[in-house]
Amino acid sequence: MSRMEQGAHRAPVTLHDVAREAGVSYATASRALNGSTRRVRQESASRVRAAASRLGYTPHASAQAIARGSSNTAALVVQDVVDPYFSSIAAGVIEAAEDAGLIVTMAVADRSPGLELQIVRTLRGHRPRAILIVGTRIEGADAQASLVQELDAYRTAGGRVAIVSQPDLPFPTLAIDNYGGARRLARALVGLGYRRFAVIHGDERIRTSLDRCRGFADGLAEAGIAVADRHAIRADFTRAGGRDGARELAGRGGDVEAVFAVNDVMALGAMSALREAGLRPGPDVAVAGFDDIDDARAVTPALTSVRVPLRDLGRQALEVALSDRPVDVVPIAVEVVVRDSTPRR
Amino acid sequence: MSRMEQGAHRAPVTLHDVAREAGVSYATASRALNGSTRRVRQESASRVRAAASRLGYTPHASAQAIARGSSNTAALVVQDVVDPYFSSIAAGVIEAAEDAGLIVTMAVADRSPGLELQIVRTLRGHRPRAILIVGTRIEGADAQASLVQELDAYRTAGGRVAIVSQPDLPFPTLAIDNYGGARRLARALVGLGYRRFAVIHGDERIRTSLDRCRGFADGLAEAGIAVADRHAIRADFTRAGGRDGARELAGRGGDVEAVFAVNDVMALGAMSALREAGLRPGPDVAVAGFDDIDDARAVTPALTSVRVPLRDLGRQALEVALSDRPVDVVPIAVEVVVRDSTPRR
DNA sequence: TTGAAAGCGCTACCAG
DNA sequence: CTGGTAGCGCTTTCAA
Repeated sequence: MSRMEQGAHRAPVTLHDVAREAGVSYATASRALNGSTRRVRQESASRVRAAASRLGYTPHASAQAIARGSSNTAALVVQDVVDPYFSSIAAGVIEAAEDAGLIVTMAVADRSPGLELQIVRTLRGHRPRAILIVGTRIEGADAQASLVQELDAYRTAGGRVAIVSQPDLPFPTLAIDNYGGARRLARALVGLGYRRFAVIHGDERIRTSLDRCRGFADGLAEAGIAVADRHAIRADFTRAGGRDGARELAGRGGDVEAVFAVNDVMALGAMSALREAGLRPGPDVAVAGFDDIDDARAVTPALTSVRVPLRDLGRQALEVALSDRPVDVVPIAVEVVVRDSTPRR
Repeated sequence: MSRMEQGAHRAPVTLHDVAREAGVSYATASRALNGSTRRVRQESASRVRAAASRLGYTPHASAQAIARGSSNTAALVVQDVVDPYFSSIAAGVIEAAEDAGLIVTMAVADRSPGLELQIVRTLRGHRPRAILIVGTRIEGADAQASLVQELDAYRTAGGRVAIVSQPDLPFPTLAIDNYGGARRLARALVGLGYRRFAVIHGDERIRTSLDRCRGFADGLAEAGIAVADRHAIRADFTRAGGRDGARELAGRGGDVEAVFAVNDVMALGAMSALREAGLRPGPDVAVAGFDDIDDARAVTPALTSVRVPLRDLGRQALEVALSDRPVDVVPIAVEVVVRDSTPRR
């Protein structure tokens, strides 16, 4: 057989075929294969199973969904699959889904609220057991309002929703302690002897970025330290953004001792830029990030960061959504992790 | 309304409701909303659409799938979502799916052939338009054979299949030129003046790893160079693996001028380990990888690699699967990209 | 324990 | 152009 043959050949085998092959009724076949607990004789059951495997039968998930009134999928919306922040969370969601016997449908909103809305609409059509939304920005209220409306309609029809890290939506939310983590990070850095800081942050409409900035600033303020305006740089929320931000920083001069990038990928980008500029990350300029993605530990010098249990967060998101217990906000604790990129000074 | 309310409330709105609300028949409503091209009067159509949006109606994808006999999903199996190799390909698949009006269901096989088989079985149940499998290892023939059988049954029932980078399965395959790329990389490095090499590779049952090793070895052989046994190190196919491999290498001593890691994440890990050992990647020991993930460009020194158009590969995989044109193997060309991690010597 | 049959929400064919 | 209606593949009463 050639690998090229792509046309439809035989008609797909249905439960009907299996029943006939096994010599039992349609209903019995159904019960034996997928029905609730043993209400069918051992022997019939095994005959049916044998027939099914002989024929290569796979239950038609859509048919089951429609007959049962509920599907076995969970829907996940992320902003970017390649970014380890999102993909780590996705990994957790997929893991949990597998445990729950669900398969996940995944869509990428590309940080566009408009696209996100459209995606949710499409996803809704599949009547997933739950819709999980990870990290949208806070944005022009229109798309936001429509999104809420859409999700609300979904939930009214029995759907479950959970949101990760977007604290202002009226749905169960897993809220990462962005503010507190950044604040404690600031304290830790001050404790290590740093006094002159720069911050590389994202668009201020990105709530996550904003919260981390504020937390950091407040943490410094406790020690009477402030970040000079020219040392607060706005950049893309990506690795390239971090690199550009640090380049700009290097260009502006001023004796910065430590730079805080509001997430790890930006921090990693910043480290690269510093090196390009002839500065050793760590010894010459300290660098800290946020999220504690896998790479943070793997890079040299290892990156000081704030650990967010991303994978577990993904798991929890699904569990929370599926849970019958009423849930409002699930606070996600974070933890400062000091590594070599911020040596004692 | 509290964000906590998760119980089912109203019955989901169906096409029936929309029809009634719009004062037209069921059939007309169907045509107006999803049917083929304008066979319905303008006015009725807009009335129906208005009713639909007023009621918050979303067509039930499963019902549509079952009635039409074909779903609007594509299934994707990867080995690991967090690894940028896979997530970049996934990004391409999702992009293409969006263009084709499909949503993608994604599962993670965790580099386990057994799990992969089970996943394909489950996925099959959703009757996706296509099943895409990315990068399984060549392994004990049993799981492999079952997988082929499963996919074959799927295809017999009209499903489409495409495989990325696993050249021995009887399905349309996107074959990355692992051998050729590595071979040309070797030549390039020799051209830059390197003579003493080490290789960090993965399990030899991973075909990709094997092909890259062979290509590299053959490329060196052209210049009469060989890699000493103690300079060929086997490690995990991950960043941590690369780091461990390089540590071991550093421990073994011997004056290695350049190390080739069979993929970029391993190479990045190796760079870290070298730095830990007090060696500067680039000036002291050259490092090269394979894949050209985003990080390869972003890191410092930028990593010499072999560019694989991952995202585009993902796009193509879906297109190939969906195509009616018979396809056998689609060769994916790769390109050596020399950067600062392998300076002229 | 089993079979018959009534749906599930939607599409598509067949008459009007 | 529109309305009726027969399925699509499966689950789940209801009787037997």
